[in-house]
Amino acid sequence: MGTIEPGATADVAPAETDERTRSRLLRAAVCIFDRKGYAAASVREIVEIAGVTKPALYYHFGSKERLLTTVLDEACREFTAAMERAVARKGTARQRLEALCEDLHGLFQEHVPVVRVAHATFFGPVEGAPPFDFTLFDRRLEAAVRRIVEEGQAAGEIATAASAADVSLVIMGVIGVFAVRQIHYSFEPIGLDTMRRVIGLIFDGVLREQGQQGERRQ
Amino acid sequence: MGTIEPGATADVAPAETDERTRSRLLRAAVCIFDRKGYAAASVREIVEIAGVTKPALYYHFGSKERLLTTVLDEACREFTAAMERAVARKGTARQRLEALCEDLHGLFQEHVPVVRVAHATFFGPVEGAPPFDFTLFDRRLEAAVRRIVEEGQAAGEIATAASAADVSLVIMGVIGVFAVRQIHYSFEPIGLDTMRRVIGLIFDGVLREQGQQGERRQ
DNA sequence: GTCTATACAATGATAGAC
DNA sequence: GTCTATCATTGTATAGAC
Repeated sequence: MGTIEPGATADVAPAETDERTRSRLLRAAVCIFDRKGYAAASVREIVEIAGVTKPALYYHFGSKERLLTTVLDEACREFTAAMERAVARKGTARQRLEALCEDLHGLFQEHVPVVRVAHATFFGPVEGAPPFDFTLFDRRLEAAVRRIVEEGQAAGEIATAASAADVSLVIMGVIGVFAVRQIHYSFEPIGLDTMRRVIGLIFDGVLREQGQQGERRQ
Repeated sequence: MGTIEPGATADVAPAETDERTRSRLLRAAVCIFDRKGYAAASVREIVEIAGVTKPALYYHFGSKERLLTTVLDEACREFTAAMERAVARKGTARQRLEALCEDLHGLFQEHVPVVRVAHATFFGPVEGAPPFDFTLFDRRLEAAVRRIVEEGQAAGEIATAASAADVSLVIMGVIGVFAVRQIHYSFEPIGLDTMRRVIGLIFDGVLREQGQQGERRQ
């Protein structure tokens, strides 16, 4: 405003506008990718929703592909962090698994559109969409589950007869079903109480031999 | 060839060519939809792979959308038929569920590209791709599983303490995990032996109270 | 950093001959 | 039923002013 020398304005405005533009673009991208899909989403519509212009998008992300990978990268980062917090918890294996499932449930609930875009990309075509290693997230989740199961076995809470890998597979399946029910339009989401009940169902079959459990017979 | 009257050739060739063209188009469509996705797939490439021309596609299917829905419809029909055969089987609930899972596993194995297209459509965007009721397949599968579970409960093979719906949810989860591992590039498919072991894992927690089972203690 | 204006390829679909 | 030729539209991405 009051600066005399042209070009020397060390204003904070540029950088501030920069971040606003960037985040506006990211939010708009998630919205359009979710509704139209990556391939059918046009940069025209994205910048329109974001309230910016095309060159702004290419300045910040370079391409439509990098716009998607940035969205997925940030989501993956956040989910991984939450997963690590969950696995660091104390308690019985059952309590920890329940907490992990509840955390994921809550996280998905907060970011339904992003999770939908992630699923669409995961199940989408190989060509056309940029490569993104989703198995990273999947492997991390399975590793977290398996670790809790193994520690539960070591603590004598879970039968060692069943391999931790098999148990983890069942848990992963339940998590998957609940996630799908949460994000897909055609289903009404399943409540947390049902989730806990189902986990209990699995556990009753994974517990150590009934005779050793003590509390069991009623 | 030797016909005198022009246009009066009641040859069988046209109809025969018709069906060949149609099925060639369907196979090419699955191939391209699988690799590029519905939105990014171009009718140009599809007809090129099929060895026909664009107007032939529009003559048989009317639009790109109907080409996809036809593919999915036929797949859904075949899968549903196999599901009904599986649920009609005799034996214990465990045997029937194992058989159902094995049948699905085999069916998916035979039609990996179609199953991938189905998943991509299911998890894909609402707009852009033609509407297709996949919950139909999902609901049928869940109904089949639940029915077997309920009959298992009635026969005294499965504990009535757990709701059939909850048990079905766990089975659906396992089926889902195995299906994903089968069709997705990033995973190596899980073998049938593992599948049986995992089902056994679930069952050991769903069986009636151990004391009543007789065979149980070793 | 953000704009206007534009380059240029590829798309789904059709008209009309045969 | 299947073809050749073509249309109008939309796509991503960029050059250059400010």
